[in-house]
Amino acid sequence: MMKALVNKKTSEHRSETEISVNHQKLIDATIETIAKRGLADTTIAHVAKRAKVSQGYANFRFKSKDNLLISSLQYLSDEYKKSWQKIFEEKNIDPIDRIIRIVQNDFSSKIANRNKISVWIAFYSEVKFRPSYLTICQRQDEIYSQQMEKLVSEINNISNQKEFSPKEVSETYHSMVDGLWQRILFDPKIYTNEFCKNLVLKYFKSIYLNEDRFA
Amino acid sequence: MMKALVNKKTSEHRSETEISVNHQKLIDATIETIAKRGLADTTIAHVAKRAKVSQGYANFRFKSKDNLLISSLQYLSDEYKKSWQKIFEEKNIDPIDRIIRIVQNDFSSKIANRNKISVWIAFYSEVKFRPSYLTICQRQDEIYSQQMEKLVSEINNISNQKEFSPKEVSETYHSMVDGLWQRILFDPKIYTNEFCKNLVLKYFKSIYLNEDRFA
DNA sequence: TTTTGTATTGAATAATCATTCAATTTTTAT
DNA sequence: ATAAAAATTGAATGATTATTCAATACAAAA
Repeated sequence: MMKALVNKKTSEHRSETEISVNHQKLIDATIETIAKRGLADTTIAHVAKRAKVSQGYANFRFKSKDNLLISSLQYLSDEYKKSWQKIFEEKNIDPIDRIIRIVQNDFSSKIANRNKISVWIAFYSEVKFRPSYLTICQRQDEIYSQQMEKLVSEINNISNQKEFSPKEVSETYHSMVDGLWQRILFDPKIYTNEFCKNLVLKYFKSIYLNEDRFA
Repeated sequence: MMKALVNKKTSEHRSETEISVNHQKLIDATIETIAKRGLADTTIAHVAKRAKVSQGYANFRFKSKDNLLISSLQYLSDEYKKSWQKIFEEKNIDPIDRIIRIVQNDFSSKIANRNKISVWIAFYSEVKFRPSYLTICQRQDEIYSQQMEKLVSEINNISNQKEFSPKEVSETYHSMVDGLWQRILFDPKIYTNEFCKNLVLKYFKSIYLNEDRFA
């Protein structure tokens, strides 16, 4: 039985690109399988079949099932981090527009879609993976929160808003996002990304009453 | 080998109370086991051992493992519903005090503790149990939301607040609660029940600026 | 006490699944 | 073209675990 590499190159050394083909196929297949079947029913056999490689290979390639699973969480975490980091760094953009972009990003279809939310939730909810989840995500969460507080602080100054501290606003925002991501998973008819984004913007509106861009 | 019933009665027919002893012991053991080991590593053997009955009995008593698991979710759901229903029915209490009681209830140690939050999250996050979760919880969620909107509507009238609709406030509150329950699980040092309650009250403060009780 | 029915046990069964690895195919180097 | 190295397969293994059920313990009735 044969299995040809996609995008194979014929005249050089096997490159990282090539190695990454199966690697990424397996990561993608893992995310899809977790979303479709749940973590409990995600077997190496299912993932391998979806990725169109053999079961033995999937295990060999990632050393173990757990390592494959955690690698797919790491992938999502990296992807997410890149997306918000870019926005926080846009120093030439007005802070209010920047925070609106953060919200848009958190509810963009690339980030807040059912497959990916399934994976986040699967990992943080399973006791076995919670240590890995915290290792991978906690530090980034801290940085995100820190940047968020800085941004809120700037907006507070501009808007002369003193009642609500940057920490409070950031914590409230973050917990809303987590809650709404859940809801996108359960009831996507009602909780569309647009609906969630607008609800969060409305929260900011309640803090910054005279700022029209949040309305 | 023998196993005596606790609270056994000697001079009547076996009563519901007696039957319930093992029933409830198994439910409690299930909740503790899910919280401690996670849904994936919750075996009948673990639960039975913790409940101090035999493995065979646990299975026999609840027909199947899945039925035992779902019964423990049902138990939590009923308990939660009773607690908030009571508060919504306290019509003689001022609406603002009533909503404060709802918040207090949602972050009381009886409701929002790590064991019980673990179980909620375990069920809604596992694809296999999501249908059961929705069957058990969706209808109650709707009632809760409906009552919440009614309450917010009253408060809006009292406070002459028009900017934020009852639905928006209710949705925002609900998503914050879900998000904060998660955080209680991850980082209980920072996210104490008190901290979460105050954060939510501060949100209400942002809506009802001239209402001191939310501060 | 003896009988009868019910509760409970625990060991056996059968199914599932991660992991291993010898065999095969594919790629690279000569 | 051929050999050597690397990638990939898939079947076998061993561990885990839900479920079953015959055997036992217990309670109630006679």
